[in-house]
Amino acid sequence: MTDPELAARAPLTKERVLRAAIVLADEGGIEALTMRRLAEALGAEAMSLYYHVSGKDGVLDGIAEVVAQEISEAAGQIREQGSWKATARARILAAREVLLRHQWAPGVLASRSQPVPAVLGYHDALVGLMRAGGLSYDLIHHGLHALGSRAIGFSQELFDPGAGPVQPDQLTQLAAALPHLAGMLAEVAHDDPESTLGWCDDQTEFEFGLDLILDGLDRARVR
Amino acid sequence: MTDPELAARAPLTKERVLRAAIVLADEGGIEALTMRRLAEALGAEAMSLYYHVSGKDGVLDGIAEVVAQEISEAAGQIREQGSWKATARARILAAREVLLRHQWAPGVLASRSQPVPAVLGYHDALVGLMRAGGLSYDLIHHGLHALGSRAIGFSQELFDPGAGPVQPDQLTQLAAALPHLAGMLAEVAHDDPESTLGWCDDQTEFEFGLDLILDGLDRARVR
DNA sequence: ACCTGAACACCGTTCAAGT
DNA sequence: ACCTGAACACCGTTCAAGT
Repeated sequence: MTDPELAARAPLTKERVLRAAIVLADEGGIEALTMRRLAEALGAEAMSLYYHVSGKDGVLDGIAEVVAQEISEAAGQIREQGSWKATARARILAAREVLLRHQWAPGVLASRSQPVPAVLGYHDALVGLMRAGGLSYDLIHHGLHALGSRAIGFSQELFDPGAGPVQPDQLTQLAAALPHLAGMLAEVAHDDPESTLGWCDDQTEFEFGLDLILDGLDRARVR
Repeated sequence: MTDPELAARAPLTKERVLRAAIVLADEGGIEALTMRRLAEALGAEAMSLYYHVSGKDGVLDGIAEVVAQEISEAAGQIREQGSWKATARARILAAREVLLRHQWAPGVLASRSQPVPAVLGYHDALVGLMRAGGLSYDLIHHGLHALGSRAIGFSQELFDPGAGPVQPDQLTQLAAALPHLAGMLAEVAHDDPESTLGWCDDQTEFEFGLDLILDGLDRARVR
């Protein structure tokens, strides 16, 4: 108790372990999160973690739940808008802001063998919102699947064509093998030459896809 | 040459290595694909692989390209339908059939630091199809982002509410904490009590989401 | 040209032991 | 109750060596 060596480090708790794990994943991606590095970040040995969490899967379950709670809370701050669609849109964009700070989250959530409680809670609120907006349970069910991870603000891209601005000489090379893609790129890049993000703005594209789905669901609603 | 010991195993080639890697990933998931197990499946030592591929990332790049080619070829078999939308739909569903045999593919494709050539080729054809259908390059660009991994037949789900049929007693438990989800489940499960897949049919849900996006894009087209 | 063995720096985890 | 050291079965990879 009075020994400075023992008092030097706060005792481990499950909460401290999970918070440190999230910091590691945020900063170095999910592959930076190892039991050994996590322990080191906490000033402990790897084996000490096992007293507070049930192995690495326990850590992943835990951080999934913490982030899902954060998403739920952010969405909960959104007040009712003029329509179910506007409210759902605002809630999902609020969720996305959280997710942008935890980009590893969709993969971890999808990899859990048991449903993550706070994710269910988030979707429960979404179902309630859509039901109150006049959508049938059947349509809502299809809608949740159609949204998939987009419901929490994430859309999986297969390649990043906007890794950098397209150079004219790259375009001519591209045109031979991929004429349609090159044609599209040339025009889209020309329309927005100022874009510092390259020619794709993630946020704009996310909102476009989200609106496409929400609009489609609203149109399918029986009025 | 006449020594049976030496003749016992076909020499390694990049193609054989990649084919074996795909079999491993198909059968045991992407985490079953390790350099050591891959070598073992080929009757060689782990270090021998490095002569044919540039490490594990080279294997991942390689299998990503092979599967993307398979997807491209499957889509290429589809002949023109009555509209761009019908053709795109049929091509994407053909891609999905390939993907269902290689469920690890979306994750691997998304994890590549360089674009996978055959994925670009597949998207190039899709762009051409949409352009011929009267969509502007700008709309096509948004459309590709809106589709994301759905363009090759994959939709990321955050949880699998259809892991099994919902039991009545589970529903009452659920209803307390998640009233809206429970209400939806009760109705959807009731509507289709025969479903052996639980209450969610992946294929149906995939097609619903796909049509929502394709219909939305077609509607946004200037006619 | 093609393949390998030994070795290194990592993983997650078990188990017996410390305080 | 809480933490640790040694050890085990795995990883990917480098490097020098074999044929």
